[in-house]
Amino acid sequence: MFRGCTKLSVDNKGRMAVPSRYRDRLVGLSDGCLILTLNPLDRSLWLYPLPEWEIIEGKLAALSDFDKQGRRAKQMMRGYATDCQLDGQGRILLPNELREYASINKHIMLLGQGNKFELWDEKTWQKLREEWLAEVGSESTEPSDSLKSLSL
Amino acid sequence: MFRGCTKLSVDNKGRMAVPSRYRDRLVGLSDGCLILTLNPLDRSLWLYPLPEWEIIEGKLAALSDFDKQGRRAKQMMRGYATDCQLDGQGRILLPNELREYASINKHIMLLGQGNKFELWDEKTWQKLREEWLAEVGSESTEPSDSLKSLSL
DNA sequence: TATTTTTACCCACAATTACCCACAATTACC
DNA sequence: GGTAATTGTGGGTAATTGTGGGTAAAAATA
Repeated sequence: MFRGCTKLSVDNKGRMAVPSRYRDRLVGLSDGCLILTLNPLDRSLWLYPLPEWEIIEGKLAALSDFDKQGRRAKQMMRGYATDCQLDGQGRILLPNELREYASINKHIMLLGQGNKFELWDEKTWQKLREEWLAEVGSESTEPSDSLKSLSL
Repeated sequence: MFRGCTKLSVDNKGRMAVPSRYRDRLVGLSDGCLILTLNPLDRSLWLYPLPEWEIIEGKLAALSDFDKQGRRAKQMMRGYATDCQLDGQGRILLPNELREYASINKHIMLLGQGNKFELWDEKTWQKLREEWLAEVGSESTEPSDSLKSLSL
């Protein structure tokens, strides 16, 4: 399971270094072969090791084409899924299309999210974080049911 | 179960010594592997022994991605969860990101909190404590229902 | 096929991190 | 209360890691 956050930068060739603490695991899992696609729920990107992506692909294939939301999710996630290979320095090349979607230009926040990583434009992420913290802190906002019963 | 509070300092490399009375237990539990993450409810940090964190991770994984609050909680807590390894002197390195979140610079208050520790900037903690004491002391503030029935 | 653009591989630098040793303050023990 | 062990703090050094860029191969375009 992946966790932890790292500030990273994208060089002017569009490459991003994968933090070294994850590299061995990624090479072990799939010889450094990764799948990058868009996150349909937020303006960010998802980065899967190949075997994990194949599980997701299976789930997507099972969605009915007659459910509009399912069809769209399928189209987006599969459509934008790009193969990325770790290079000799442990970097991957981020395709233009995807960088634009997440408005990533130079500074990235990479978040471990269980079976995958989430890639955010740093500014966008900071803003999101502050918004969320304000919301959690305010007494006026009711936590959702699933959160109410959560003990950490 | 962890309890008790300790004043500690962070050196200029960002390291914090874990009090020696906890070390044996932490090494026994998880070979000194700890997870540090943000406390989304206060501006402080949580430090879990790995096995305890894995329980939390399970609870988080169960939250739906389609509930926005659940998704955010997941992103924040997992995203900021950082692996920390006790070094030869029994210290851990506190990542910049997290120190900033809790506005920790030099003096820390470490509180045992059952399954985890809570790390506060000392000044912030002092202030909070005084505020809370004042609030509880004042007759005007109603205790919440769960507190009303509490005998200590 | 020729030209331009994109991608992969290599090397180099600077910043960060891990490991080691040392000191001073605190605590435990006799 | 004095002495010895433990513990928290500081810092030097070497290795690792993230970043940048030059150059050659590959792909795309004309």
